[in-house]
Amino acid sequence: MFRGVTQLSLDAKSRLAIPARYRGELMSCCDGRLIVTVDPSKCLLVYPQPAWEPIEEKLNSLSSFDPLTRGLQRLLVGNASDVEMDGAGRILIAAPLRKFAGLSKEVVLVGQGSKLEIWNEEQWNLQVEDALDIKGGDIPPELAGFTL
Amino acid sequence: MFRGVTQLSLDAKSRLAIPARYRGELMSCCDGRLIVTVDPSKCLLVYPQPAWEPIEEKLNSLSSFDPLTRGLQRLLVGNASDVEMDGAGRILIAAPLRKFAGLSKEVVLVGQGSKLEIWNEEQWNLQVEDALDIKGGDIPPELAGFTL
DNA sequence: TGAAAAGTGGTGAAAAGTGGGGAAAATTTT
DNA sequence: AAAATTTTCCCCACTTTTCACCACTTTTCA
Repeated sequence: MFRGVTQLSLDAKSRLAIPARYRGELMSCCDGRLIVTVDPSKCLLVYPQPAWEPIEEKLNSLSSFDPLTRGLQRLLVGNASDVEMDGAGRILIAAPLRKFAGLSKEVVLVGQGSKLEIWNEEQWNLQVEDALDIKGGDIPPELAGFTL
Repeated sequence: MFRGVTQLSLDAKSRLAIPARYRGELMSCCDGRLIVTVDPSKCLLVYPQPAWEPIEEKLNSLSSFDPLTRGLQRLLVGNASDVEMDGAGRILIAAPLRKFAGLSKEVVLVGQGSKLEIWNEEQWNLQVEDALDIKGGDIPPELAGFTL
């Protein structure tokens, strides 16, 4: 399970060094083969390949006639890119993905359980601020009895 | 169960010495492995690892499409950091967490049952004042029949 | 008052981050 | 079609940071 934020930088060749604490798990679960795709929140998602497959299958099994669903299929499957870690534990971020998430040099890598997220630094800070802004009336039912 | 307020200080390397009275329990329940994450109230939460796991699982099982839920997942899981007590019973507070909670040298550690909270000293004092400021109309139904 | 435990700070080795160079492949031009 | 130029990608080496361990000071309790 991946957790925690890491501040890192894309180098001149658009390579991203995966933090060392994740490498062992990524090598053992899928030999360093990852899928990078986009998220509607304008960040990138990084899945170990085995974790991605069922998601893609699920997406493809949904109705092609609902516009929202169709949009999601195009967004997620359409932008998915296969990458592999190099000897130094880095992955290459393709230009279209970099552009989509507005990534410049400084980026933030966020562990989210079975996947990782890559954020433009300012976007991530905004995201955190928004999450802190919880108003009483907005709490969804599934969170009602939730205790930290 | 953790109780009580302790005033302590982060050293130059951002290490926090866990009070000796908690160490025994922390070593026996999880061999000193803890999870530190953020709380929406701008303090940090410290869980023994076994106590954290079900919370993370619950969070990850919720819908990825509700924005508030997604924000909480990102906030809590995204900021969670695995730490281990060193030989002297200290844990390292990662820079992003320190920044989030506005921790400088002097901090307050608060026992809260199964978890601990780490506060910036002034924030904690404000929190205490706020808690004293109870107005009759604000009492939620679940507290209605509550007796100290 | 002494001994033991807790608090505090420092140091060095190992690992992680970062950048560059060179070979192979692909593409384009003559 | 061949050759040359460009681009991609793999590997190596250097620099920086991290963290585990050690030592000293202070406090507490018998």
